[in-house]
Amino acid sequence: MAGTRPKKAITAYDVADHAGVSQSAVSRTFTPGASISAKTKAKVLASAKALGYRPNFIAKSLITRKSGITGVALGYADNPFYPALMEELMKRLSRQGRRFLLFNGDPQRDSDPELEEILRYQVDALILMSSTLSSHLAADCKDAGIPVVLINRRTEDGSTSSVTGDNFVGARKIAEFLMAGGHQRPAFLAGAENSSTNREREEGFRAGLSAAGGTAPLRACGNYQLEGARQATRELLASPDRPDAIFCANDHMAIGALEVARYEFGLDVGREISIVGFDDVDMAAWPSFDLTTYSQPVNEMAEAAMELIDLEEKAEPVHRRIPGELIIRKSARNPK
Amino acid sequence: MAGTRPKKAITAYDVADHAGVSQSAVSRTFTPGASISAKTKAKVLASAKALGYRPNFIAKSLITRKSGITGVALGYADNPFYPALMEELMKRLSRQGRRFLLFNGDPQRDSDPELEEILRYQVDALILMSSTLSSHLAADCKDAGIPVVLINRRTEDGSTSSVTGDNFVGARKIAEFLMAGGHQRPAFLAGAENSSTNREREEGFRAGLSAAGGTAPLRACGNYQLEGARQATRELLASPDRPDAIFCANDHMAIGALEVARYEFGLDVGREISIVGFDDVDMAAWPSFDLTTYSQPVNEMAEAAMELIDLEEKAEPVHRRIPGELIIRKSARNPK
DNA sequence: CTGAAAGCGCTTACAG
DNA sequence: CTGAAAGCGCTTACAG
Repeated sequence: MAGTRPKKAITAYDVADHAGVSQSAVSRTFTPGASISAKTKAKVLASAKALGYRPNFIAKSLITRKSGITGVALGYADNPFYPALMEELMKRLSRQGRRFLLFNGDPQRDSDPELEEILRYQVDALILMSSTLSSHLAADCKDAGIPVVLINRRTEDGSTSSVTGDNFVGARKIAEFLMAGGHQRPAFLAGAENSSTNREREEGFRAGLSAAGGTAPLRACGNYQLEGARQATRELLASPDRPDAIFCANDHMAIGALEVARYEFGLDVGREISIVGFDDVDMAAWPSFDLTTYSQPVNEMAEAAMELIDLEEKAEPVHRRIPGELIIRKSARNPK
Repeated sequence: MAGTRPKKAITAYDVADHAGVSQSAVSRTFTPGASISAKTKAKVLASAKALGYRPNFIAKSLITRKSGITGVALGYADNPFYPALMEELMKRLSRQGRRFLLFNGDPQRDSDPELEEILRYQVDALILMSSTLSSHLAADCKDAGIPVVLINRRTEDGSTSSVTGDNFVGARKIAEFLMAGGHQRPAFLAGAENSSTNREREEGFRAGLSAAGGTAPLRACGNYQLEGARQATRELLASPDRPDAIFCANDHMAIGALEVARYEFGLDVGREISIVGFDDVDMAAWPSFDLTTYSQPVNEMAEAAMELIDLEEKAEPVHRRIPGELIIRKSARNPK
């Protein structure tokens, strides 16, 4: 071969020779809880240090069939909810000494090809943030004993474990809050039409509206994109029956909507029009937005995801709903 | 459907048996460019499909000593510059069929322990975003033939390859712009004191100021944190000789500063006080901020990083400066 | 083009 | 507690 092969690494055998022990002893030194005397261990450690030995996890993985790697699919990184969630996940995984193999769970196309790849790395678990996987692949994971958990999304048939916020309840509470505030023409600014989260939020919103004697909401779709949300807001606000409240399927879109209302239509947000989001991302609390929203606590969601992936060989999928709460700020008119 | 499938992973031997060929033939089928007849390959592929075979990358890595994994250290995920950069990197790595092992490059403490770990996974390369590594570890990487590139940071001695924006020049241009706009009392809101990026930006700013006959800037430190930036801004604006312009070491802090000026001090940003950032993150263009800044193009920086890690066994470290440009918006008073 | 065989760097029964 | 040995699932000379 013309290419340069990395130079030979220092192996457990080199250390064993140097320390005058067997290779097994070297292995045991680096295996917590293995049966080895303090004296032997000390010798090995000294030799390892002298030689700059670093146990090869790849070789270990081959035998133990556990790579210590968790695959994580990230969808929309521009929505700050996901980087925040990712960070919480990373902290917890790090703490357990697990690694984090990130891959692009492109939500537009079928992301399976890349997911297939990931399985070849013998990941111990798969966490999907705003991505989904085909039933075929889900079955493969099950066969391989790889726990899978979806965060902020569910599959149609509920066959894969999930951690979600309380979308239906949260959206219903938002509807009640808006109706109590005397709003007449509520609108719903939708995310991706095929997303379970969007569907649940819309259903909760409609349920809350009709329970409070309201009409069906106006509707526009922003597809979870910032520009999409802006465009949808323009449509809504330019229409003859302009809404007096817009519930956006997430904070990311709500911020886009708020800016359009304020800077393009000159509306006093919170007085002339009410805008509400969902997630309570950090940015929602910034004075520029001061967004009324419903929280999805990323730390609790990450924690729950960690618990679910540890329930390794569970027979049945588990669905965890993490409760949130209505966060009242200034972007929507409050009930009197 | 087939009957009960064994939990044991199916290996190349199983496929070989099924196809009536040798295990070598199976391996060659999945090795692009390997010497194998179309007929044999077809047989193997059919058997592989029938059995649901998936080559084990871990085993492959053990032999080839290439894992196909690039380690990426992420520092401050709350600064949107980093998620944006990460996404660009991920896209490119994905396209090359490489994986992305993310780890927490905690910038506060010495992040080496976790970095040490990462090397055991035989990563092919290391990309550090706003993290640094000890000279000891850098030497280890060199010995192991693992390319390392720093993004948006340099080491003191320049011994590790890097990709950075043009910090000095950009900051100098900002100083010139501010001086041309008639500002009398400029201030610098610093990031982490020990960061090369912060230092370069401060030096460029001071150089530009004095070249234009200005005074040394007032100064406060926000440590790259949002809350730190807010606090620093409060100090600056409450001081008897309140600055009339604040250059913040990055957009993230500039946004915090802008909000404090506008919402806490009631200042008309862009008229009563000028606030300038650095990076040109997406958010800087939002109407709520409309931030004058200097761009660091994440796509070009990611591209450059990819090129540097491909220069595998280079003898000398390479330092790439990616030029940016002054982005004039409304948060600072313009020259007449 | 093809197969038998060695070996990548470890873990883990198995004996002692 | 310790070591010799088998083997994890592949790639890759080597011979045919």
